[in-house]
Amino acid sequence: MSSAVLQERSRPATITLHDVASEAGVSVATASRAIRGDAVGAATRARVLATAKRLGYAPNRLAQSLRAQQSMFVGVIVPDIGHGLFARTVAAAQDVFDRAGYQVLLMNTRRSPEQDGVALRAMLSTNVDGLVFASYGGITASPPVPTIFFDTVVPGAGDANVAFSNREGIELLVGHLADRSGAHGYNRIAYIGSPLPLTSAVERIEGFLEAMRARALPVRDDYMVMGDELWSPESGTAAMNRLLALDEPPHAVVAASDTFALGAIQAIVQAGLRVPEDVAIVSFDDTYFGGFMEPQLTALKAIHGTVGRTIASLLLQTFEHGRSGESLQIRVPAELIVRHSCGCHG
Amino acid sequence: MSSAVLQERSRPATITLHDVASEAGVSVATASRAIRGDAVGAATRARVLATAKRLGYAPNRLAQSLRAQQSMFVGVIVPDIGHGLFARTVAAAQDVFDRAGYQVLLMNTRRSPEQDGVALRAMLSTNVDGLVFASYGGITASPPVPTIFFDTVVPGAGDANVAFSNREGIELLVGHLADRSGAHGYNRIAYIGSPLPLTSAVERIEGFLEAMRARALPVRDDYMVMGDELWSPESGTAAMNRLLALDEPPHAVVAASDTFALGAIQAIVQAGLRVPEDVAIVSFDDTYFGGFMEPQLTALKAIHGTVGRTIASLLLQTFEHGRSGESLQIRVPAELIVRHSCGCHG
DNA sequence: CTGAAAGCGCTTACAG
DNA sequence: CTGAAAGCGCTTACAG
Repeated sequence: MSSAVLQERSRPATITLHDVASEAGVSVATASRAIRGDAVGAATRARVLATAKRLGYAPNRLAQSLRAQQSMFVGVIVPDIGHGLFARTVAAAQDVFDRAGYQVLLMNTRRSPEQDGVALRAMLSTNVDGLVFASYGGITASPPVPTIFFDTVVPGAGDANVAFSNREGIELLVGHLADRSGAHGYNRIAYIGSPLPLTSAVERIEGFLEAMRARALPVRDDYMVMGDELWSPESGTAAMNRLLALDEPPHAVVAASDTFALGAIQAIVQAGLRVPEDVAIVSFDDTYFGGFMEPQLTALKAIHGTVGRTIASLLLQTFEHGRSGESLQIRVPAELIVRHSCGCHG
Repeated sequence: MSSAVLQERSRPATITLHDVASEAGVSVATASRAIRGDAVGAATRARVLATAKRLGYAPNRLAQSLRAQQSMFVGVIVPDIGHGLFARTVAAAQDVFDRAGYQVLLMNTRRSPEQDGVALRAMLSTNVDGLVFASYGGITASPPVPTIFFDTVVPGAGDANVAFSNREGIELLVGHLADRSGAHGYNRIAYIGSPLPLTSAVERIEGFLEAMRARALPVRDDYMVMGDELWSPESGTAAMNRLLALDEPPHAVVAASDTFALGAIQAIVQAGLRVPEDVAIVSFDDTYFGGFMEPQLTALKAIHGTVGRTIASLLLQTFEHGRSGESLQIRVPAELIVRHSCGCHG
């Protein structure tokens, strides 16, 4: 089988506007107008549309983009699309973009700040109309196209920054654990956090410190332990083990993520202790199986769908109204889901 | 502030090849050759490259695509990018495509067979060079561009079909539970499966039936229960409750997914019974927290990364060698991870 | 080695 | 209402 034959088979001749125009006996200009719904004679329109349908014509979006100087592409850049948090956010955003006629270009930075810039340049080369960007710390300036940053805040940059209410969320968690007016009244509370220099990590640590100080609760250095940069469950286990080895282990732990919580619970169980009887656990992130764990996890409500829809809508709005030159700061409010790992419901 | 000003701000003038050519005092043809590394005088090349760098020139990929009749776009179509299984597969595939210079276009079919066709047409309109496609049942014929189907097999279609070894995987699970030569020797084994008419659901059911028959174990109708089409944990709980309500409840359960397993375990615990002492559970899918559950989950090894890399590599290979006209059938082998939910390690 | 020209597939003023 | 022409930003035969 010759290479030419293979070639032919692999790329069947594509129907172009020129094809339908000549078949319908009109100019390409008229064919274009008929198909796009511009002013054209009723009979002509019908004929063109019928021909287009018969030939199976589909406009070449690349040519349209080049000509219209509007690509209808939107770039999505995330540190790791394999991570549930980003996967669910992107799914929701993709949905909104899809319905608005935008195609989503996806790039993964593999948790590398350097890749932030590489991905950005690639997206600009593809003439994306805008970006939705979860930076991993490699971006400080505003990109030349409309951009909504999320997850990690890039202060003053982009057209909007959308992030969780990290401080408020931690305050809710600490409040539930510590306040006597509430359910529990723990005072030996530890924190398992992430050492990353990103908003989501830093603000949660600060939030914990503030929440403890506001209640005049002691913040012991050895009660502040860190997992690894991947937020891995294994590192959560290690962190909890350090806590359990203390002379005075904590009675309650705030985990900065579901993965840390999972790891911490394992450490407690393996030490022959029980959650929440011996150590209570609450988590910043909830998971789809939070209600299926033993014990069920007390955590903040998962709102990745909301975040995804919000960032997509904000970008579309920017397209519509133009860039204001200012960077909107948006925080998605936190909400506590009380289940059992905190000690509630016995 | 006038709209013209906004316009200007939102779209800074882009540097084109024409700009660098005139700045460097050469024709666009020469500038193009210099930048692409085609034959060009050494001095000229240096000058063009320097100018391009100084001006911050980046080629317009859309124009390149249109001219070269090769888009360097690859389409990824999945039922739900928000689902961990697809998220991790796509992450690995994206990685391979990225390194090969391809941009990934992502579409979600939201678990709708109709959307399979819609997504396919959108991808073709964007002139993707090829596709990696987890159909939801809406595709039966080969698309006109190189395509690797995965997860759900589309018999005879595309250039390759990559799927889990569903039957073999279930055989491993049933074998571990049933064989006396192995650890356990259960004979009252039930199955919680998915009612979907897709490969992953159907083949697992068939595999279970075969594995049971091969051991001359009884397959009772009331031991075959189905969760919902979303593979939700809740439906796993409901299915397990039906099993527990039987006169003779099973001693072991094979769950077709991690989510069903999770739901089933919850049902057992809420009934005041224990896993694995009263009912053993094994799962087809493992999860990232399988080793962090109580009890730890016995399941098949998660190999989404392998699948993702495989499908991406196969597509790149098809690009290189042309389409053969045949559809390669590939099954990714299953491997059992023995933990505690089956009754092992006490 | 280099330039002028054609063309990828469209859209959109500009005429008529 | 319709057509001829220009042009989006490139690449690549075709000449010289």
